[in-house]
Amino acid sequence: MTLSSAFYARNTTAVAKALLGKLLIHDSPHGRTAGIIVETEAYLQDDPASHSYSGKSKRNAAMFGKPGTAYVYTSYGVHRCFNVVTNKAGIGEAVLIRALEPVEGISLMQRRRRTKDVHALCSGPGKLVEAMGITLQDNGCTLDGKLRIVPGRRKKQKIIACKRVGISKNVHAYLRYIIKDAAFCSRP
DNA sequence: TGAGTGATTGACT
DNA sequence: GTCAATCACTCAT
Repeated sequence: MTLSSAFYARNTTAVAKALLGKLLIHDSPHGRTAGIIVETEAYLQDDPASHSYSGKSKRNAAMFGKPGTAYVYTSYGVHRCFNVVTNKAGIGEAVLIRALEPVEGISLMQRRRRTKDVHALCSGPGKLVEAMGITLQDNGCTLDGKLRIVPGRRKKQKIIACKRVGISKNVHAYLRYIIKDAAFCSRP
């Protein structure tokens, strides 16, 4: 079962924390890959570091779409990042999925990523997109089809909020969330 | 119409 | 630790 739209329609920081421990699944023609979300970041509409800060554009239009849809964008011309759109339609907010713990389809991930190092498969936003086989075609798709998020089986998890990384604006905001002791987070 | 910038990664020193 | 790769967007001519 997938998460309801009410799950995503809350404020973005709450969704960012709630997504930790959930299972991201992608059924591709090559097989299924899945991983537990261990690291997220919240991007708010009034946040200078967010793509939606300076209004809607062709690139970030999906961010303003319905909650529970995917926002995939190209970064640095080379990599892609995967976000989950949150809050109400028309509000440009989303949660960036930064890292996963691989649980299914690991051999397929290894082929896609061209490495056998399990820790290198999904320990970063660009990496997990490639490992999961997510493409720009998935931009704007709802997360209840081939690509979906389901409740995880992880029982206990300690969540840590910390400063975001890799950005130059509003770096002091504590909008990055990780599961404590997760071995798959994107930066030490 | 053109320069500047970035929610990154991987290869190299 | 440093740096290039390379695309979509923004901002300035």
